[in-house]
Amino acid sequence: MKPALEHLPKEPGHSFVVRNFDYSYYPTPWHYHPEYEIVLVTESTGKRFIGDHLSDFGPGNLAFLGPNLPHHYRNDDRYYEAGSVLRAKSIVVHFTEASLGKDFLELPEAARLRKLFERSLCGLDINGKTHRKVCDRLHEMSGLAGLKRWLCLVDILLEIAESGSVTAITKSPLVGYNEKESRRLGDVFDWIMANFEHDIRLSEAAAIAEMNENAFSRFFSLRTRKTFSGFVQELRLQKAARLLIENELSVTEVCYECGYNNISNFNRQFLHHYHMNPMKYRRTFLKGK
DNA sequence: TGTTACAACAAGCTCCAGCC
DNA sequence: GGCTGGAGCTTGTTGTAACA
Repeated sequence: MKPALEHLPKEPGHSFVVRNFDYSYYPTPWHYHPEYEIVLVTESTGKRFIGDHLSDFGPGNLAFLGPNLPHHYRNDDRYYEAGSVLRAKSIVVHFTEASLGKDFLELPEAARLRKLFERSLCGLDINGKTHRKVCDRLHEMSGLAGLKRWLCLVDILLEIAESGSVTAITKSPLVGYNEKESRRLGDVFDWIMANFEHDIRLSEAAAIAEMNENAFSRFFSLRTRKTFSGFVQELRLQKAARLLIENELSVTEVCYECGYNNISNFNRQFLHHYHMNPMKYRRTFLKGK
């Protein structure tokens, strides 16, 4: 899928951007940019698409994304309802290698940062003690200016580079291509997110993308490294797992709530994805509580 | 209520041609 | 050369029915 190219405007006197966002929901479509990005979700929940990766996010979710890695944070449906008082807040830092200074990365002392930047092409989740430290520094950074802000960025990068609590988000780098493709894919994502609980077809998605079915299938697989049906299934099974844990609905009810029309198919897919059937999944989770 | 086997069909893949 | 669409074949998904 191809995200839109997006830049945050720089502030005068700064070589990189720090923003505290506060929206009713995150408005940014599927997009990419040449800057590195550190993003901390401080309020709101939803699903995040990063490269070919799909998962839930919530407050505290912290990621470091390399340049041109396509991504999209989409809030839960309740954020889009009229009259919703929910807020979507985050702290976002955008910077380039040039923000660190000409030839900075050529220094022998910067070897770890060079390695970190290479790893960030797959996107990095930041956890453990590093997570707490980086969160604190990001909150602090918002109130800093000038060289202190710059030193804070370097400190954060060093903290991440030396951490053992950092994991790759995607298996291999995936970069954005052009704005037309990005918008096309973004439109399809939005449509899937709004409709995956119902019967949806590749042909409908192809129509939204204004493509022939074959071309769309190839395009979707190429850009997301997932088949269209595989992508929809992943969304449905993630919802099913959540319903099994959070509700007392029967497995059959969960099955229909998630867009499946057939309990046998649902069981089979669930077993394949989670390596256990829905009942066992629920029992395992409840026992662990 | 959940699981499994099987047949039908939709989706995916590959090759090729046409267009820009 | 790259992108798109058509055709045909393969593969995967789904629904039905039977059974535990």
